[in-house]
Amino acid sequence: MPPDQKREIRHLPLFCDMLLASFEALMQSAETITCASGDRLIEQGEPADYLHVVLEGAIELYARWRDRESTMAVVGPAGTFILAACIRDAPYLMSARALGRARLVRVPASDLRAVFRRDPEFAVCVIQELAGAYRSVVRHAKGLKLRTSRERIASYLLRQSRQAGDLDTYVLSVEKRLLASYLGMTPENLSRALRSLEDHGLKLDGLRVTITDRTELAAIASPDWLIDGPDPEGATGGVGLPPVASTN
Amino acid sequence: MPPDQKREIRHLPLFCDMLLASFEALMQSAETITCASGDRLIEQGEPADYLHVVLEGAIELYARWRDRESTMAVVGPAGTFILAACIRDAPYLMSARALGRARLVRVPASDLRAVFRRDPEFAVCVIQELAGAYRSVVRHAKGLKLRTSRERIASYLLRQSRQAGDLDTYVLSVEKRLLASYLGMTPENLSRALRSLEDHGLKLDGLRVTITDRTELAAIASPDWLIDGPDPEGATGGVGLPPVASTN
DNA sequence: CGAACCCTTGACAGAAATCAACTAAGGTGG
DNA sequence: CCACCTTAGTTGATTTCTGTCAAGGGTTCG
Repeated sequence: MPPDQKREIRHLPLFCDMLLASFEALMQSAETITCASGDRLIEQGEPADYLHVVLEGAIELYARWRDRESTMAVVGPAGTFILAACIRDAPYLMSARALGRARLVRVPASDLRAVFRRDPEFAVCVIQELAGAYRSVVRHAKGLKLRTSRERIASYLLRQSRQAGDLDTYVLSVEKRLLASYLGMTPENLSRALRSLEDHGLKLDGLRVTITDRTELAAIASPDWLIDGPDPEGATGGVGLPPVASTN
Repeated sequence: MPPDQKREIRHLPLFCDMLLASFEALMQSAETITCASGDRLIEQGEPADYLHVVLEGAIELYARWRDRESTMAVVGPAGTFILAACIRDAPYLMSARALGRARLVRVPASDLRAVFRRDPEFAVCVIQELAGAYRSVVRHAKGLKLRTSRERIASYLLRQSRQAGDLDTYVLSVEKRLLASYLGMTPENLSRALRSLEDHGLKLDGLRVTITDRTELAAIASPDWLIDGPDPEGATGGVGLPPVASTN
């Protein structure tokens, strides 16, 4: 692996505190891969062979059952996925596919397990990462169980606005089809729900979102620290990727 | 703390591998508490002061938003809760209350954080616990997003049957009201859904469940390893407590 | 240029929440 | 021991919400 790439990985939160020797050991067997849009990286049910770390691009984590599919999260740069499966040496609970061109590192699960047993600093980083991921999913589950779909969308839009730096106008970072799946509804339903919000402080033009009345939207969404998150605690979080500010 | 109680705790999966010195340090400031049915132990939004470990009884973890409430999990003996919040030093995402008489240990979060930094064996146990808890919530979320409420109940009933040792007849370990909330529906809806399953391999008498046609029920539920779990990976799991076999 | 694919809209069917009433069981206090 | 109260559970009627099916417009990509 080229040294500049190693340096890039070394700076990620998961790897920056560990001993240099441990890091080198991990990188020994790690490999960088690039993939095109739609490429499947892992499939649910497979044994956990590799920990994946995203360097560039976005990866969708989704689950399937019978003939239904649902996206569980989108992981962006510096994010990791299926850490838990690797640690437990258990089958993946989710599948993963690239949403566009992406670049990532794969670290063999067995090495991972060996290293965090020997390097306490790394163990602490793993703990932090897992704790963050856990809280992310709990938040997601809370949103699903406590809010209606309209409330979920409204919250999502406000959350994205905040992540964009409290801008009133920004561009969604994912297609609506995926957003619908993430929020637990059909695309048709999302479409209608968005439309219904246009009388309540929202304006839409394709993927460009404009919040015209924050108060009214917030009245519907009731943004909540304990669901929407203060800030993404784990990089393996919601349908993230800081949204793009609208240049128009 | 009495020595026999310490021994009991020492045998729990989270604490059994750590150094004796670390264990003693933790127990130094730990306290055992007992509580009665309905007692609130923690409230969502509060700062994470203590890690809780259940010794006896059952604790309900639930979330609130606006005026709605939903059960997220039930933790039984040997289970822990809000580990992640303690580690992140972040506010609790869920509240907890006792479902009956319960006995548990509280370990100050600051001690916890200090100890797993010094004791690698303990760190590994924490990692295992967190990874299991993460996978539990992911399973829960998958069930919510991919299955209809009828399918969720059917799966739940089969799951409980398996946990009871593949018995055809057993008794639900929680009241239906709570079960409904856990499965993401109203009590009325649960009642109706259960009734509708009585034509499809199920017989009910109060809390006593009898599976009369496993095949037919399974056709509805499509039990799935990746949702229903091979076995409870973390004690902090679904609405657990191995169900009681029906003695009648 | 055509073939996918995303998004939207409408009409409909199905699922679930809500409102209300009623039963049954358990606990309390007289 | 019984009357009373509370609460879980059920059932019915109704409304609201959501998924499904189908069609059409727009865009991208080969």
